Amino acid sequence: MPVTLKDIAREAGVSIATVSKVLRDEPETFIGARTRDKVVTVARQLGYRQNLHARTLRLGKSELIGLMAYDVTTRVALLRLQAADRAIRERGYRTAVWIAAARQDAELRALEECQSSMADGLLLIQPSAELTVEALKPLLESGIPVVTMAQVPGVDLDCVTVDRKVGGYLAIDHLIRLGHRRIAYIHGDQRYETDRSRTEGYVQAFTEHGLEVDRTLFVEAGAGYRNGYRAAQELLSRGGDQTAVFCNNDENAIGAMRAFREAGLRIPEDLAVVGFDNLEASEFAPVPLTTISQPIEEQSHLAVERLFQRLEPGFDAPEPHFVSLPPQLVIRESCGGNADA
Amino acid sequence: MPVTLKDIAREAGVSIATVSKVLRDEPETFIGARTRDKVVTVARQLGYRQNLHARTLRLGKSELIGLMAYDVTTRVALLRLQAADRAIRERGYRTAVWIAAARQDAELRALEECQSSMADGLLLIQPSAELTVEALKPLLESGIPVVTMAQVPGVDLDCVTVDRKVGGYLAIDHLIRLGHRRIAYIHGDQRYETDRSRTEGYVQAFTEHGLEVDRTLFVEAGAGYRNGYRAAQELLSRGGDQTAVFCNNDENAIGAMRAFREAGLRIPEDLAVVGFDNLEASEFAPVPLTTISQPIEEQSHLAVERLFQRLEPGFDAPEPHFVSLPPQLVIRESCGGNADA
DNA sequence: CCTGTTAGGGAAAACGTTGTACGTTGATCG
DNA sequence: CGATCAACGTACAACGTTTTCCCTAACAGG
Repeated sequence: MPVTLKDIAREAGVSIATVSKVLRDEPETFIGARTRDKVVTVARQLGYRQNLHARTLRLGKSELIGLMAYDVTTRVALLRLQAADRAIRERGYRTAVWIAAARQDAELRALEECQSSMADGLLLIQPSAELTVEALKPLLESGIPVVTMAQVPGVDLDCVTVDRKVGGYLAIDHLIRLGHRRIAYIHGDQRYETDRSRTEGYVQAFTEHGLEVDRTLFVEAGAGYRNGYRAAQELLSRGGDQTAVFCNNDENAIGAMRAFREAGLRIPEDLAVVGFDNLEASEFAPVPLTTISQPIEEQSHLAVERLFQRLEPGFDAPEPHFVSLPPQLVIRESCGGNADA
Repeated sequence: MPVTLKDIAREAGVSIATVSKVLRDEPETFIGARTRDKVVTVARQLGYRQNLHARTLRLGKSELIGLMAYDVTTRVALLRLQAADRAIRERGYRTAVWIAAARQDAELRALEECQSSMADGLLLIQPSAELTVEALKPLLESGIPVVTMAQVPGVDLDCVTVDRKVGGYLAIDHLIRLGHRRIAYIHGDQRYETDRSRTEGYVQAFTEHGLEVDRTLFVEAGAGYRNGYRAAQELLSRGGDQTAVFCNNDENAIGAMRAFREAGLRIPEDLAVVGFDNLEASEFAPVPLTTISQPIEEQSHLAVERLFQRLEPGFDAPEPHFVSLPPQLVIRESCGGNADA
């Protein structure tokens, strides 16, 4: 049903080879202006569209980059995905997006599909905790370049990430300087390096200030507003004496804010709150949120850049490289006055 | 480099055809248990992955559904995308996602790629205003089924949408019953049917109540919090006497809230606010937002279902069908007491 | 007139699958 | 003992490209 080179060739009275050459305008090949025109017009007339499968099969490369994210309802994951997608398309490649959250085994399936579709490279936007060495092994052995935006335990990949430890440190240091000593912490799934790092930053800040960490002020929360809300409720029910809360991300923080305010606490007077990510939403939170800003665009760009370096024919760097970008503290109103004031 | 049927055949000492048959376990074919085992083990050993391009080329169908959205930073678009992706994968098909926002001409490119990659169907999650008849023509002529989740002007497609007119009506009717007469309106780009419908609902409610619409209370805003904020500022600077605002979506509403509160207005005492979409964020807004809830899951499911009906070999329904799902009013706190109280 | 060159174009072989149309065996049966 | 028939495999032709290698004019130089 679809129009092929053969159809054009027949209609234009030339060979398939000629059509192919014209349509790709193959360099160093001489095709008469008359035939060239003829072919082009016929192709347009018939509504020809190149068949990518045939092309890929013949060429042995797809000019396709796989993009995988575990949960795109997490806003930062989506923003990274979008930035990466754009950067890749700007380089003339296409993208294949896998949203793993769709099903449990979706991530493994995605890896298989990645190979099956002959993707030239893979960008792990946000690997899940289930993504292990064994799962990645076949892919890596097949020699396709993989760059990740969050470390995968036990696998030594090219990695362009954000230094969440610094992020956690900045947040807690800010709170301590403001005089807080009892700082609750709504943290994420500690199986993830990205979540553990924040915790490390928390601890480091306390240690540096000669303070002791009290883990009874720690609560775990899943993604999203509601989970932050629940975690805050849990914190309240424990009756802890926290004067501040550091949240794993802005959505958690905004959710938590509601719980605290429902309990009659004023922010920042009775309780200081710090988020993480600097989403647009954080600026429009009930109380504008002091938070940690991640360089999402830069991270995505660097990751894509690295991937394309690996794609370069001559490129040969056996040892994966590791980049960790620094986040920044963004001060708004949820912690009260400026620390240095 | 990748492992092919040929490699397995050589290693297992059988023909390519046999390998293919075993691996697909082709029905009505007798292959000895011994050879079968041999083939399977060798395939596993070598880490064979089916080449989808070769398969698609041979079969003439890709078992791939295209998913296109103009701007996935709009949360509802993302949620639809995700729901559709899941539904499609549950049916054993794969998806190809195009995030058009990446570039200006991205949507047209996506349509071309859709044909080039032999997608068996296309789901327009959120077509942009630039998507015209001419752009869609080649695709439609090629005979691939297209289902849209928002009407495309001038094109008669299968469409599963949400009745935003009813949504707008519900919102405004609610406000009028609460006694509001001067209702400002932060609306979206009226080139879109989805945005115009809300306006129609607004007008209908006013008309039914025998009231007159004052369009000086209308302001346009783009997507996101910040644009809502700006629109509200504009409204304030006009010095209008509105006692309520209906917003095109929840993000706009939350952004607007901030502007109003900064201006010293209390919500809902001085100003009632209604949003649209019922995002998780709306529940955690500075003042929990009264809003219109869209049946996103249901819509996505129905759209996918329709698409697969079209894919059915025997199916023949020349006239596209049109489904419009009703949204619902969700009452929270941003408008004060219950209307019927 | 012969030779060499060059522009213009074509034939055909891959790429990795799938499916049809054929072989080959043995064993069974009339 | 020849025919029949499962049971088990194989050969080969597609699918739509790209690309290498070749052919044919035409024409210039000698």
